[in-house]
Amino acid sequence: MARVRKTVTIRDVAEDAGVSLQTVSRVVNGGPNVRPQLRERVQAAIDKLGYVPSLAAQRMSGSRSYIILAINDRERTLADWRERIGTDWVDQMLLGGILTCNPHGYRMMVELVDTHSDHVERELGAALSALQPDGVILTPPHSENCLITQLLAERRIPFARIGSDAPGPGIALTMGDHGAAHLATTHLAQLGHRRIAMIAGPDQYSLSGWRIDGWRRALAELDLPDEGLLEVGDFGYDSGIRAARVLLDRHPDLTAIIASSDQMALAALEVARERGLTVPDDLSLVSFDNTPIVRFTQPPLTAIDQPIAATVSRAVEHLIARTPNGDDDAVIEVAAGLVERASTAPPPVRA
Amino acid sequence: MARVRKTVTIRDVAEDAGVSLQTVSRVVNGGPNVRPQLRERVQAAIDKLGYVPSLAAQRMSGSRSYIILAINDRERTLADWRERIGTDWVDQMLLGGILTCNPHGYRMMVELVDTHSDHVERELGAALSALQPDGVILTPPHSENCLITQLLAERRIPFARIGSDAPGPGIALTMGDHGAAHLATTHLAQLGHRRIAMIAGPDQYSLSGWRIDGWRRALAELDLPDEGLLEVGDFGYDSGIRAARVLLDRHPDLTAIIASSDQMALAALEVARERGLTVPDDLSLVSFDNTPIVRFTQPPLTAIDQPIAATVSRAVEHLIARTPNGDDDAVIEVAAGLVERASTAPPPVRA
DNA sequence: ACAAGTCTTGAGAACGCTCTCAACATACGC
DNA sequence: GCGTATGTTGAGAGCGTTCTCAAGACTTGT
Repeated sequence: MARVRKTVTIRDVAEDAGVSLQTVSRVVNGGPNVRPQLRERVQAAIDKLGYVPSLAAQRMSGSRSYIILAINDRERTLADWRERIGTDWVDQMLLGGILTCNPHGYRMMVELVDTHSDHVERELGAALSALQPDGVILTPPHSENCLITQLLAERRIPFARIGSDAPGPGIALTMGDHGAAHLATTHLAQLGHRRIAMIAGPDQYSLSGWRIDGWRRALAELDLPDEGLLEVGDFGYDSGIRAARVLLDRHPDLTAIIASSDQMALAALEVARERGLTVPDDLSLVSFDNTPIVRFTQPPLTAIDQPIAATVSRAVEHLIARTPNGDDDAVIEVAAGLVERASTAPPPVRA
Repeated sequence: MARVRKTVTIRDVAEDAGVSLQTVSRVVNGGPNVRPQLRERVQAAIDKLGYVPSLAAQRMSGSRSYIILAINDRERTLADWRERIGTDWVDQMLLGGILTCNPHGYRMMVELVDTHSDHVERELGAALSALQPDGVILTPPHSENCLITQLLAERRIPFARIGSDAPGPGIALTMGDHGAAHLATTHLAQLGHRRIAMIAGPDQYSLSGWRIDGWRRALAELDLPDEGLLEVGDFGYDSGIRAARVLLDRHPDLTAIIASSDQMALAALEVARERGLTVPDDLSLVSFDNTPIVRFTQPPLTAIDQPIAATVSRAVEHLIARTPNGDDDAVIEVAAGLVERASTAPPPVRA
């Protein structure tokens, strides 16, 4: 019969080391003003007994909760998940978050919240009350939802908005959408493409606009046309199919498409296939996101790598380091890179 | 200037409703023996003030922590994540878990733990002490790690082992690996295949053995040979390349391969390509896992769908419903299904 | 109508930790 | 050598909840 181990509390450590609770607490939290010799003795007791403070108790005593809460859009996440397309955002947030949180003794939790519901406040409020996180990370489209940012500001919970560049309350982090679109466009132009179309994301997302701007500016700099080369989708596969068809119908001389999401890029790939166009010989394709699925298509897609994990990591660092009242409304940009694969090549030579 | 909202505590509710804390607590937890009229009044106060109990405080007062902890293998998870292959296990666990936890007021947290390290106990012990979860879900290869199961048993924390059928302490849940392999083999045989090879997973995973058994039994039932048709990989891409090459070298008349992971199946697909074999015309392919990446390959792969989310969901249900001392060492099987896509077809007609 | 039960409510302790504040020890300046 | 700053330690309250237990209100059976 296995011995039942009782939970080790700070009291046990204090007794073992022959000091007060307070001293142990100071050692655990790296507090100042403890004689090295004593600190050592207490540390030895901690190690010996395998003491780890209870998060709940720490939270209770008015200090931090050591929890960072990441908010994702429930609707989109569940849709992607049910269709088994992969929930890359959640993935990247969770892992990027965990890897940055854990070394600091923090934990990352994921919460799915409906954006469009009229009871966002209640839903999020309940999570905040229950968990009392030390920081919250918002992802699009929540990042620019005033109801949410106000709620967080009211409750004085530090938060980070990913995919927003508004200097409002909370830290803003963008993933260099403008530069990324510019980069993708330039990459295609350097290969020799003249007609470079874009399938953009929906208006509600600020980053959709930034990407359009980047694409348009790159074209302007190169004296290339953009007329009729823009179609708007909703990031989903079906919208990509429609957009790609419209673009190819309208511009038979089109040789390159930038899609604002992997799913829309896969759709464009499918449209190319149905029209007998070979990628990349007849049509070059660049996608945004670089989720796992674009590595294994035929051909593998050149993609803008959305540095979600790195961005979340930065966000976590800021939230953890944040002083209680330091309303540092920073705007941080994490640059996205281009991963070249086999879907981009020089355009075909016209007869 | 936004009004700063103070946290609403059970005391505020009690005051507002003109009752004691205890009564509010009873209402919140659906306790018995509260006059309907009073219950209603308290509930009204709760709704009015938007009261939600603090998880930390609930935990402190000796009751549940409302946290379910899911343990994943750090090494494998991070490898898949860094290579951007996708961390499907984590994904599925998290979402399957969240969807089942949240309606019950529970939260799901993910912890990455190194299996091979000799300080598993310390690492996991720290997480358990800090979080004090009400239940733990173990995934392979942790599910059969005695150090871990013992630690959990000692601490009297209910846990579920996914991918283990040992009746030991804790609930065991399998995903019908035997039946799934049998199903895949039968599917191929029905298409007309006679030489059906298998690329298995490593020995350390029980499920590798179960899959081999299922495959072998199906072959035996159909009077088909299995000799020299088994190769062992480590679930990774490279091992799949090697195994597929060996199999095709050894058996030029091979027409079908079952791979014990999506990555190994993708590798087999690549080997087929490098040898000029068309899938599925020359070679049929069935993979295990059905992660997002096999939906978008050329051709999309027929796959055994690992019902990870459903299994985690079952596990969570059991852990939540579990009576404090009810050592129900159940063994539950969640069946896997076959998703037919374009990588399986009748074998080529031999000249 | 009375004893014995059941239902309903509340008071107070307890959970494990950190906070504030006070006490004592040591160092420093003149 | 004395007063004052600074360093070091501990005592006690408090965080928000649920637990145990007791008290009062209401049934029920005889």
